[in-house]
Parts: sequence; C-alpha cells; structure tokens
Amino acid sequence: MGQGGVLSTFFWTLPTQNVKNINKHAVVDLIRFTSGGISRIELSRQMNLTRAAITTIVSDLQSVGLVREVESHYPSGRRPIVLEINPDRGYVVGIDMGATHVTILVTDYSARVVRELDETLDINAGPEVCLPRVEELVYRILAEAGLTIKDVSAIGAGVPGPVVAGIGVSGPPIMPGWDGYPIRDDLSKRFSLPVSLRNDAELGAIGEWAYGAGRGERHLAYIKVGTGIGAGLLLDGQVYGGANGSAGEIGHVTIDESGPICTCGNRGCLEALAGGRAIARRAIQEVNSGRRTMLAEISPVSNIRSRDVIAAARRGDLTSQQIVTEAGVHLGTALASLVNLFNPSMVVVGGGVAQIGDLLLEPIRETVHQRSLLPASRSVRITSGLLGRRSSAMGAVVQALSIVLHRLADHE
Amino acid sequence: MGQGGVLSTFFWTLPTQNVKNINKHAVVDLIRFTSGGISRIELSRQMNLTRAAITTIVSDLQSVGLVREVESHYPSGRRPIVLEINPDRGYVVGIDMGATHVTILVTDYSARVVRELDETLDINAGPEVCLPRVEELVYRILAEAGLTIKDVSAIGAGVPGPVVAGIGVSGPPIMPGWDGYPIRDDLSKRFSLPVSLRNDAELGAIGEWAYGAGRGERHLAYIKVGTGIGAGLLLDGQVYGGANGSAGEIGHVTIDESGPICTCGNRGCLEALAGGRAIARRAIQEVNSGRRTMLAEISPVSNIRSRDVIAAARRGDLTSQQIVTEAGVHLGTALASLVNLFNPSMVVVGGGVAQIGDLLLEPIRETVHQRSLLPASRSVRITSGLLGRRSSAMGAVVQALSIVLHRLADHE
DNA sequence: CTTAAATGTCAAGTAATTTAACATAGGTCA
DNA sequence: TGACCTATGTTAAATTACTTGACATTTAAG
Repeated sequence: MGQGGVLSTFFWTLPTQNVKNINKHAVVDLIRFTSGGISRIELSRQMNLTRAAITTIVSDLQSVGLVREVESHYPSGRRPIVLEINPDRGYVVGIDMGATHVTILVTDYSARVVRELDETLDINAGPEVCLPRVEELVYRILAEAGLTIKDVSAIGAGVPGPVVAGIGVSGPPIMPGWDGYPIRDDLSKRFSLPVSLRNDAELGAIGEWAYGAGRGERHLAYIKVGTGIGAGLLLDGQVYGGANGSAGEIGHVTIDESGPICTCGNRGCLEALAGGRAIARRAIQEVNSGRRTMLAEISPVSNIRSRDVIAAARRGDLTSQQIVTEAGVHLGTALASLVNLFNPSMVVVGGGVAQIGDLLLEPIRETVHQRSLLPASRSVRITSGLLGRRSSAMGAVVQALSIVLHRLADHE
Repeated sequence: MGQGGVLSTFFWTLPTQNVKNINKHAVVDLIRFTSGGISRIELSRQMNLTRAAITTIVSDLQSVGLVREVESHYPSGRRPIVLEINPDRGYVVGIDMGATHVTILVTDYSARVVRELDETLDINAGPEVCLPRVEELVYRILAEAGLTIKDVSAIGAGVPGPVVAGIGVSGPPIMPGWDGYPIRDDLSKRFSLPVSLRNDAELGAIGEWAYGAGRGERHLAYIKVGTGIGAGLLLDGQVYGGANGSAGEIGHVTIDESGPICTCGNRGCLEALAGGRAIARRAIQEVNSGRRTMLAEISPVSNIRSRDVIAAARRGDLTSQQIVTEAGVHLGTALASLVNLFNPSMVVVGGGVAQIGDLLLEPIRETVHQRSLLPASRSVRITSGLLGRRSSAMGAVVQALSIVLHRLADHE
C-alpha cells in the first residue's frame, strides 16, 4: 500500500490523513495492550497477516528501540519469542483533574507507575488558577521521582466536562470559567510537550479497559461517581464521544421529576440525587434531624463531605450506609436505562464515591436486574474499577503513550 | 497491499477476514450513497487517493458492469464525469416484518422502488405461520412487478426484536415462538438466495440515513413507534448493536415506576405508555368513561386500534389529539435520556404512530429541550422520517444491495 | 485560436504483503 | 545420542495497490 487510503466502517467511509502503516500501529497497540506480551505468531493470527509480514514490521519497531524480546515457556516445538514495549526509552505524565482533586502519575513507556500524587484542586477557580497549580504539581512529582521535564515525552490530561475536538471544554453550566479556554494548547506551551486532552470519564473507561477491570471488553461503560457523575463509553472498541463530545452525560438524566434542583438548572438529575454533594447534603439533613450517627461528631455540621459519609459507612455507621444504599438505587435506575440503550457487556463503577465497593454496587446491581427482564440487563456484569482512584489518570497515561509510541513507530 | 490486514479503531484492532480491496468497496459505497452520483475527482478527494488510483478502481467496477457514467454540468475546466450504480443488472427485495404488518419492496440496483406491498401479519403466530406467508407475498409482489425470483439477487429482512449474529432473534419475552429460530437460513433456503437479517429499528436508521431524513449524519438515532417501540443507532457511521445485538431497547426503559404493566413483565415501560397498544387502551378508556369523541362511533369499543386514534386526531378529534400528545411527552422523556447518553446530531421518529407528524413531534421536542439545558439536547434535531412506513423496508433493501454490490465488486 | 484550468489516463517506480522455501529451537522416542 | 517431529521465526522473489509525474482530454475565457 502507498499513502492515502480509507477505513471503511460498514457502509460509511472515514478518510484518514495518515494511514501509512496502519498495521505497524496495530502491532504496537496489540503489544502494549496484551498483558504479558505477545509473540510474532500470535500477532499474525490476530491480525490475519503472515508470519513474514509480522517479522518485517517487528524488526522495524525493534530498530527504533520500541519493542524488546523476552523469554517464554511453552510446550512442544520451538518456543515463541514474546515481545513487549521497551520501557527504558522515557516517561510520560497522566493528569486527572476532578472537581475537587487532581491526580498525577508518572510512568515509563510500558505504563508502569513510577510516582503518584494526589492533591486538592478547586476546578471552579478557573483555568488561570488551576493550570499554574497543575504545572507546579507536575514539576513537584518529577522532582520526587528524580526526573526532569526533559525525561518526559508526552502528557495526557483529563477534565470533568465535555471536551470538544481534544482542544478544550464546551458547554455551560458545567465547569464555569473554562468554557472555550484552550486547555490543551495551554498545557502544551507550559511544558513544551505534546498533550492529549479528554473527558475524565472517557479516560476512566480507557484506563480500566487497558489495565483494569474491563480488559479487552468491546462494549464497556465506565461510570464515574464523584462530585459529579459522568459515563465514559467504549463502543465497538472505540471511545464514543457523540456529535459534540458530550455523550455519556448520565449525571443529568432525570430520575425524579420532583427531585432536588441540580447545578444544571433542572430538577431530579442523577447527580443531584447520587453525586458527592447530594450524599453530603443528605448526611447533613440526617444529622440535623437528630439521627444517631457517627457523622454527628463532625463540627460544624456543614463541613460534612461525601468522603466522611463513605468512611463512616465503612466503619459500620447505619445512617451512612443507608445514604449510600439510596444513592446506589438512584444510580441503578439510571444505569438500567443506559444498559437497555447500549447493551454493554460490562459496566465499571469508579470515582471517589465508588471506593466503598459492594455497599454501593449491590443496590446498583439489584436495581438494574430488577428493572428489566431483558437479555441486556441479565447479561451485563457490573463491577467496581480495579484501578481505584487512578482509573482516569491511567487513561491519561494511555493517551500520552499513544502519542509517543505511534510517533516513534512512524520515525522508522 | 496483499491479502489480510487490519482495521485499526483508535487503540483496539479489529481483524477483518477479507480486507482485499477495502478501497474498492469504499468507492462502491460512496457512489451508491451520494445522491446524484459522484465524479472520480470527488472520490479521490474524499478518500485521500490520487486520481490515478481511482481510475483503476473505477475501471474495474465498470468492467463488471457495476457502475456507469452520466453527463454533468460544471463551470470552468473539463466537466467531471459523474458515476452512478448501474441499475439494470437486477433486483433486490426488502422485507419489513412488524408486529401486525409486513411491508415488502422490490427495487433495482440503484434502490429505486419498482413495486410495494403492505399486508397484515401477526408476528405472534410464530415463524411456522409467518415465514410461509412472507414467501407467498414475495412471489405475489414479484408477479405484480412482472418479475420472477430469478431476477432477484438478494433479500434483506427485518424483524421487531433483537437479532443475534444476523441469524435469528434472541430473548424472550419479545416475539414469543421466534426465540432461537434460524430465520435467516430459513428465508435463504426458501428463496435460494443470500439473505441479510437485522432488527427493524436498525433498518429504519439505515434506511433514513441512506435515502431519508438522516442522510450523511454520523450520529443518528431512529426511533420506531409502532405496536412496540425500539431505537436503531448509527454511531460514528456504524450500526451499533451492543454486546447481544439488543442495544436501543428504549421501549423497555422505565418512565413511571407506578405505571401500567408491560408485556415484558415490568411496570411503566415506555412501550406500555406510548406504544400502539397503550394508545388504543387509553382511547378505549376514554370512550368507556363517556367522553365525547369520534372514537365512540367504533363498535365494539374493544376494536379500537391505534390507527383509528391517529386518524381521528388528524380529523381534529380533541380526545385523540390529547392521547397522542400524552404519548409524545412520554416519548420525549425517554428520548431526553437517550440524547444525554448518545449525543446524536439527529433523532428521526418513524413507525406507524409517527405518521401523524407534528402532533406527536412537538411534545417530543418540547419535552427533550425542557428536560435539559445541556449542549446535547439543545443541538439535536428531532424530525420525522422522510420515508414514512417504508423506512425499515428501505433499510432492508440497503442491506440486500450491500451483499450484491460488494460481491460483484469482488468478482472482478 | 490560444491560453488556462480543470478532469481523466498512462507508464514507471515503490512499498507492503504473500508465497514458498529454509533456518532455528525445543520435545519425544527408539 | 541422534533421528524425527512440531512449531516459530526468517529470507528472497513475486505480487499488488498504490504514488509520481507526464500526458491527454474537455471546457471556459480572452
């Protein structure tokens, strides 16, 4: 094949600028996302190419130091040589900006975490405050890891709002002050590095798909339950963003028409019933109404955060557990719709609130299965994330590595 | 390029058995789905290939008589030669089995309808009754068109339930008696022809995308409102079926937890509130409660069908109009969730009930826009189908033509 | 009638992949 | 120990789909 070319998607056609070496890139991705590495013969089977073709592609990748060979142990016949990404060529940074916190990871080229950092960050303070803070924190984590910015090849970043064309955030009323701000270009200039920007829930889906609970699932929904609630969708193996990049806005699906008013202006949104703020508000209500609970120890009462409720629930506080269960039922109601519409094979529940585990998962599962007798609801597996608070930041790492590895592959 | 190869979908890889001539197939699709035809130069621009490459591909297609040249009129410079599918090579049949009716179309290779037929069919009678009836009707429409089965090259068919692997229907409680029956193989044997089988709502989406209101939309949802309610989803230009082929089951999304019991066993499903049977039931209620309405003329009252309600609403019957509006509000409620989750650029409303037009559409639009202030809901266009009752049958034709044209293209 | 501006075609060169033969690395069994 | 089997990996020639760059064709404008 020469230049140009087309990826045909059943009956529509999607022109791609640089299709040169599709297969080279596919090989890179198969190597990096197969845990424990993959041999040449396995590559040739999965890609419907001959061993000879794989040999030439792989030797190209070896010549730029992108992959390396490892020993393997199989019976009967010559042992396959397992290939994996060469981790020693550099580092990448993954940044996950949440509503109230930011998580930053430094990893090597095979996505192994070298250093981690978690700090508070008020997203509502706007980009002029947040981005310099992020810059400072990136330099801090690099120093802690004994590295400098020169050791970093690319950066992946996530924000808790719909991302348009990978450039910035769109759409009030979410993330006031950020609308239209060129986040990617700002970060790119700040560090003089290529930057990939995405929605945090999408990154969570990518992270859990690549290294977590959703490995290899073709139809995966990741739902991030924190201060806000959002879903990241992997459909037919691709991140699905919709027409404006705002697909998966499950936080603003109406659950109860007579429910509390949401930050978005409507009534009874999922986020207003099961988000972090809703959980904190319910807890304050219970304390004020004089109910016996560990939460009463916190003073002033208005300082109660969803974290406190979750911690108390863990330690056996019945009131807190009830609040979490209620949130789970609301989540299950919304997820039942999502499951009926998307028919994913797996739903991964992540985000701060999800850290509590089965106490939240059980009511979700029960509600989803109860809500429908249909095959979609019966077959879907609902589980919590394997990467915990790191899901989105790991997704950001995956994105950063995509930039780096594919660019390296082209530089043959 | 040789044999084999891979379609890379961002970071996952999708092995394709027969990627030989991806571009040839892409050219065929661009020609058939560009209304008014397309020139070589335009093909080369849209596909990122050189004019020379297009020339060789097109001459291959001409040598098997698949495409033909037409005159065109452009200013300044040589006029481009417009290419279109050669319609004279044969015919295909599209079959849309609904819950109560079946629509059959015969078209030529450029999808122009030669003959149409609409007959009653009770899907609940099971495949042993329905499929022989369909066979009989196909022979009848062919005779009416002055053709025989030998003039037909392929058949597309749609059924009102989730289709698994293009072979048959899965999942009770929908379509009792059909579960696991090899519908495609049965039809294929009956006519000794290749058959493509799909869900009817998916076919509606395909039909409206190809020749109707949703031309060229990359993110399209088609909602079929008939006896049952289902959605067909075109995401990123591909039909999205989900893990079990049951994506888009919007009919069984819960709208009102205390609502009427649905055929699926749950309470308050959309279908139980806004489907054809629900509309008929509401009408019977109103007549029985003594309300003044044209519907009172129908006797016995239990004979009232949704068609009657729609006809009466058209003629100005206020009670019927109110019933339709109520259904519209329920539909809008469910579609608001769908829009927030999928963020499609367009929603096309089709099916029997939708034939009434704005009386149903207006409450849908109002409810969707009211339900959310988010970009997804504000930007989505909601419209009725352009192909009317034919949407799904035209989708079936598209499928049949895909079989035929791509096989012809390979036979170079 | 010339020139310019497009579209379409042709022949030679190129790059990715197949084909088919061969090389390598292990296990098994006489 | 070595003959034999099996599976993986490599090599060189052939094939194929494309690009490159020159040329041919068709139209409008001066």
